[in-house]
Amino acid sequence: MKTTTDFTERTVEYEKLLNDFKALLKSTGQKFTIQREVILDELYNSDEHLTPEELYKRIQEKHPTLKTGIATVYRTLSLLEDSDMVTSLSFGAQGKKYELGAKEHHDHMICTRCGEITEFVDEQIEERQHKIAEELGFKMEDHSMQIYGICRKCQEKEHEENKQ
Amino acid sequence: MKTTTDFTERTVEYEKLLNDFKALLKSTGQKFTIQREVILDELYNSDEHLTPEELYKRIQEKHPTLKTGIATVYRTLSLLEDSDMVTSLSFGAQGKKYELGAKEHHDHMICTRCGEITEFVDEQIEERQHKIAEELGFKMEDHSMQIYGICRKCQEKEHEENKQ
DNA sequence: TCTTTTCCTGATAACCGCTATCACTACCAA
DNA sequence: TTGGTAGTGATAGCGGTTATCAGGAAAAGA
Repeated sequence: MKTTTDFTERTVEYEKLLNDFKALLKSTGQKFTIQREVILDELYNSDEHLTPEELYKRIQEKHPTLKTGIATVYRTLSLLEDSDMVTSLSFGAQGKKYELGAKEHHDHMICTRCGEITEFVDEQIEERQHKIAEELGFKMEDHSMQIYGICRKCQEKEHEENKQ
Repeated sequence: MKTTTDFTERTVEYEKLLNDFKALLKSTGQKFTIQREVILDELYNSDEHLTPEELYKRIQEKHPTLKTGIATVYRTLSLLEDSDMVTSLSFGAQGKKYELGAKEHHDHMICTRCGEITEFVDEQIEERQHKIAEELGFKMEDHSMQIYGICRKCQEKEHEENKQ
């Protein structure tokens, strides 16, 4: 039985991404399936950072006939992460959040009040990291940097509450 | 019944730490217990980054009469972390590692092969982080940075294996 | 000191994010 | 079309962590 599902409008960027994914799968003898496409599609159309659970629920809502399992979501996320198509942010025992990593590398600024995540890149820091790794005799593979603080909105809210 | 346990030699630094802990507990109406002291003591005398499980086992060995429970270890670590006396490093689904945070702030370089953790501080990066937070309108509270790579030892080992 | 109150403890069940397993199914090359 | 391979959903299991609760220990009060 062929299952049909609706996908969001295709951009050139997305087509490229999809082709990369197909090429990756082919090169390792893996198969391109509807489930994998749906997961990539949903990641592409989400600006936020998603937990596997959130991603799973969205897919269930959008493509109810597909009955995609949570295991497949995890499997596909691992697959995509291994090939650097998505990146993850770790939140300790509270699990991970994923985002499409085809875009430019960046670090994260996380609001400790509302959880909002803002992305940024800083060339100076990137450079220093490479130098530090070299100095310590490491062959650098990756890095992750998070700055925690209170975002402007939450600062204002707090200020407001203190007045009362 | 009074339980007595051996503690390692007390340094002035440790006495200060202990007093801080006692003061913290008192200020919030919490109690100073032998278990809490043992946990702080063990953290102080461990150079490595410990998982709650490792910490638990060490305490069991050193103070077998106390029969400290794993739950108490977790509770005390959370308590200490909330008051910034220890800091944790997150390893995704593999849990967290803790270290006494009374010492100078630093970041971590982690070997993806053997798990070895090297600490470092870089003033340039510290400065940039503050500037970035400011630019994005955040009131910075904390940050965490990890560089991942292969340590010298593992690079050599890998090189060795490739020869054969 | 003894009493009372409050908080802490150990044991363990429950929880939660994630992974392994397995019978069944879809893909794809021949 | 068919045979082989890889992928799938359901779900059990796993490991780290947290909640629960009855009993016990610290601090405060008398």
